[in-house]
Amino acid sequence: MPELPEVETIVRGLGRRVTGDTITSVWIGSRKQVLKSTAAEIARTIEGAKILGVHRAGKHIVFSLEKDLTIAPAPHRRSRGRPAPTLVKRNAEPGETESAQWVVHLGMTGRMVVCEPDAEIAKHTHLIATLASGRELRFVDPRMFGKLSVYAAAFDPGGVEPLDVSEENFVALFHGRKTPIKSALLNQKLVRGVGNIYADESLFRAGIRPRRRAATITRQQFGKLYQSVREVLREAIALGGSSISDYVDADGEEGFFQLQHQVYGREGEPCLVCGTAIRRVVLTGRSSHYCSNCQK
DNA sequence: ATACCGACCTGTCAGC
DNA sequence: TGCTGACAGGTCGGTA
Repeated sequence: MPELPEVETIVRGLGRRVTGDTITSVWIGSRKQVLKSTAAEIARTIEGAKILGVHRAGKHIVFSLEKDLTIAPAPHRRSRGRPAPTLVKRNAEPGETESAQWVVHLGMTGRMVVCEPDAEIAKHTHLIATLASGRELRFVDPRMFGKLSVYAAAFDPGGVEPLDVSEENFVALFHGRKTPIKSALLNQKLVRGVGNIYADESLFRAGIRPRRRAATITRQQFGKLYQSVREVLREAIALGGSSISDYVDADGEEGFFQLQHQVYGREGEPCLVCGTAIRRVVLTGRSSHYCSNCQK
């Protein structure tokens, strides 16, 4: 469900709450669909690790971890059924540390929740990390399209950050591509973080139809698209993202950008600029919304 | 390369 | 009340 602005909002909330805290133990559920690394790898990596910070890479949440190898990990909590994987014993020099990254992708319906340990465990909870502060960090995902993974080296999902990339580099990504521009915008290996809502909204602002082939778009229009994507994402971040159905950030707050949607979810309603009924077409299996008058 | 499709999952809502 | 189908913010893999 979450795209760049929602993940950014969640990451900021998580950063405020868990930076500097330490994961003392972890429980991982049995649903393997949500695990990209094995449960043992995840447990081994994050148990006993201090959270140095939380950042976003595209739609991924990245926890930067550091483990002091000279401190023995806390005893595992075994009350939730699954025995914690055993940690590898190793001899470490005093003060020796190991850094790692814990990466969470929320898929369509994933949530990261920081709560008290006595808070009710939501259905579809797949991971519970107990923190030294006494709170818990939980991953909940009904549809299980989300993914949990750990990396020893810096995590890089590929693609460029739309809010960091220069206009020239942005435009160059699409050069000569015959694919519909919306498909290209959704391709995370090109631009990372743009999803269905913000692709539609950006294309509306840029006056470009979703099916338009990238190779037929002029340099000037690409300049407009570059600006539009960045404006839309920045405005959405400022409003805490878009809340549709059940999205909430790490503090349980809803975003408000959905009130600014010009085309997404507005099939049949009048275009806010010209009054033409907004159309919905299916492109690569995704609903695409546009104004046939404002977008060419 | 690209484009289209189904698959992966559960939940919700509209319509009958 | 309950069934059915469509649809949902994402991504991957197969096939032409």
